[in-house]
Amino acid sequence: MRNHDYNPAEVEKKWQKNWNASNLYTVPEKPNGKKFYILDMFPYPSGEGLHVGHPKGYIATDVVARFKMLNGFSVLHPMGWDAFGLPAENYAIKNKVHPRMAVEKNVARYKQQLEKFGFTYDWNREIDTTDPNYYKWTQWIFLQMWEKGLAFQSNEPVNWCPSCKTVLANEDLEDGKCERCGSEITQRPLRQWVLKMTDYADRLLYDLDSDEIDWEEMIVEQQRNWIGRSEGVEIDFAIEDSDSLFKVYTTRVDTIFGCTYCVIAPEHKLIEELQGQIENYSEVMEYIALANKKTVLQRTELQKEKTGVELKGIKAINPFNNEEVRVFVGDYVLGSYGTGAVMAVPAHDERDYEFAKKYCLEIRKSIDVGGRDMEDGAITEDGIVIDSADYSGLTSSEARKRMADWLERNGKGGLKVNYKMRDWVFSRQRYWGEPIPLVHCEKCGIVGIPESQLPVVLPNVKSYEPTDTGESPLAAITDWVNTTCPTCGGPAKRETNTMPQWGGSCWYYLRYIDPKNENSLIDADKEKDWMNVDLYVGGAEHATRHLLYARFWHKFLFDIGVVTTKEPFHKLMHVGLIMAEDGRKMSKRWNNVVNPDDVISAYGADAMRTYEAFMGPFTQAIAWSTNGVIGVRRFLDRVWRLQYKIADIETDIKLNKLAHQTIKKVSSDIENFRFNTAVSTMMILMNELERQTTVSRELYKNLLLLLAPFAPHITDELWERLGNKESIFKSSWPEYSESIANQEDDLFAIVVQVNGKVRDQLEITAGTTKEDIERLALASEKIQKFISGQTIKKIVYVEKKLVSIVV
RNA sequence: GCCGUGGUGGUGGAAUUGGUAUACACGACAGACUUAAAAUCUGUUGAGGGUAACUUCAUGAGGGUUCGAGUCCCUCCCGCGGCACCA
Repeated sequence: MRNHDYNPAEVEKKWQKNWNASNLYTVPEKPNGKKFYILDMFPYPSGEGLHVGHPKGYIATDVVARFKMLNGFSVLHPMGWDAFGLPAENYAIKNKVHPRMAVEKNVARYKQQLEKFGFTYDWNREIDTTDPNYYKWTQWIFLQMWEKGLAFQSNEPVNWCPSCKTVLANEDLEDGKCERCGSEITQRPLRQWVLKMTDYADRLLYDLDSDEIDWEEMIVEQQRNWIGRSEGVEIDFAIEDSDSLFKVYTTRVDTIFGCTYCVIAPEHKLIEELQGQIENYSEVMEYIALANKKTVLQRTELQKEKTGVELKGIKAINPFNNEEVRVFVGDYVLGSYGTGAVMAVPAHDERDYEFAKKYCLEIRKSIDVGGRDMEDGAITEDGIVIDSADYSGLTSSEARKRMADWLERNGKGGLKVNYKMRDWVFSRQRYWGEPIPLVHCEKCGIVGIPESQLPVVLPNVKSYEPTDTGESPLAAITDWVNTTCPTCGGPAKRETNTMPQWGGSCWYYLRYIDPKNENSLIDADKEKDWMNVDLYVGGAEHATRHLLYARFWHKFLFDIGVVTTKEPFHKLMHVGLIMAEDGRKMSKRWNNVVNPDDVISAYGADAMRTYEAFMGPFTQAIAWSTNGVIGVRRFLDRVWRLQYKIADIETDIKLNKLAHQTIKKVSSDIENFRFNTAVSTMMILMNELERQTTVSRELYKNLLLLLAPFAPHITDELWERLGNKESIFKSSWPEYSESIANQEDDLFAIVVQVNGKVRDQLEITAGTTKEDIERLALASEKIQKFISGQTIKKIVYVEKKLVSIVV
């Protein structure tokens, strides 16, 4: 037992009740004055419940939200649930219940846990992506994309997870494995719905630099890498004795006089086209069959030896020198990037070099980098072009320009931009997702469901089990599948694929602004009032998934006039992970998970909130420390006890100065996400106040206000004990005076250095001249010890800081 | 390999424009209170040397610029994250 009367459980319960009763968090429809939209990445409510790492970001946004409230902003700080997806579905399969049951149970548990923290969420705006009233609009957006030709069907080979039994997007792969279950992914041709995200590649890239975006460099860089823009040229290579040709893509056209062969991907359509001309067709087909059997991992990840088979009887013509070159099929060339074919320049490309060595192909140098030769491998840097007809003697970059010009003038190719990012494979063969709102009509073809008939509600099925057929479990519900065409009224079949996990989260931030609108996705005026999101906080793992997808959808919504901002999220901060006390990730597997419920019942929500703010830089991964929570709890205990020292006295001048400095520092630290130093600054003020026998009411008030965003319950309680009738959050953030914060002290310390080393410290009275200070410094006994008998070369004086003597 | 980011006590971490390195907190040690413990409070705590005044050395390593470098420049080493057979 502690020997004082601070009981967090009691205080926290009381104030949570009070705040709810007084609708403290109810956000006005229209902002009163300045608005601030602050958003957390909404959670997927899993069966595990929260561990102490999850709320770290929510605590940060709550600190900022309360800070902004106190500064007079209308703050929108909502919360909801991203509840479609595999875990709920797998739970349903295992327990033979509807996934809805799992979602409801988990949402209730999450909500109960979150409520203990006293977050400022306006629960009137809660949303759930699996609610038909919500996914109606997810389907609506899909239909708009489909109408604009941005959603299309494809039969190309796609990533297939044999364990989840569904297709995956490139973004869902991790090292060639399923991000969810770790199974190796295979390529399988299947009918799919694909969103043409590549149409937006340039805007997704360039707008990262626009004023609307103020993100951490790390996340911006990840998106740039993922989009992977590259500038090069496409070149037509004609086939000898044939009308066929194939295009190659290269960023190093300056090396083309060193091209000694070409390689095409196993998927390349040329092979079928030239079937009659390829002398070793069966050998080639064998090679392709072998390549197709490889998983994504085997084909891309391993630094394996390069293999290939020559297309015998086929010669390609290099348009620059009309030379015949041999053509190979090799699986080191990717069918899905560029043109699926490359010109090989073994002298200046490492992969081509390796391949040429293996198959004894000619290696011809066409770039000189100053004498160095290719004994150890290819020369891949830029240099001076040699043995390249008229281009010889040019620099690489100049040659690239002129060669591209030549290609364009002669109709043999030209400049071309390529992206690593692919279109988004948007359909899944699973049950628990938004149905794609289309029907296949025998007469009319593919028909969109009219807006008036949305949502297409997910039907109940007997079994949620996925199938191996590439069809979703919905395909088995014939009652549902067989429908009538909205256009002609004739028989039609519903699309049975569902949307991926990431669909609903692409636009949820808009719905919070107008959650109950039945007539449109969002009211235009409200959108203008509240968008865009001023601050967005969540995990860095979403850099190339959710954050990319949401930007893509937002830009589309901008194009069709639903939103007025080009970007959805202005400032973005990523939360650093909280590791377990043993330094590993928190996981059931290691049995090192700390449950926030336990921490809160032992030390209080305020202590936990303040600790997570204090533990270190926000974006950094840091290990949990229960002792750290105890330390912060001691701090709160002392703030509590300080109430008994309050007296109606004049505020001491020195303390007042410290208080103003603290206000200034805490304000700027909150704005800049430096919560750790904000807390330590308050601790310093607290330590100072504790040394006093009495503390002025004004100082205490200010301390409570500064602490309120971090520890809202205890501060509101103490605020009330000061005699205030209204919540501390109805009050306003203390202002600081620059002149008080920077007030000159009567005495200040000056450091005296000799040759850069600190040798003495002088107490100087305000107003002393530079000359006098220098004289005092030289006169000091300690200094004399170091300078006597030596010549003084120079004296540097830094105002109010130091005197540096050079001997 | 390319890109980004970081390296400071026993631990988490502080440090405006280059200006007293190690704030704040944890842990540890000693003391007060207590029958005792917990809680609380007080003091000490970068490392080495010295009874002490004091002094030397320390911000991943090595150089450089400067009166003065955790901070700026060069060359390395290591950790973390992203991309990667992307032509």
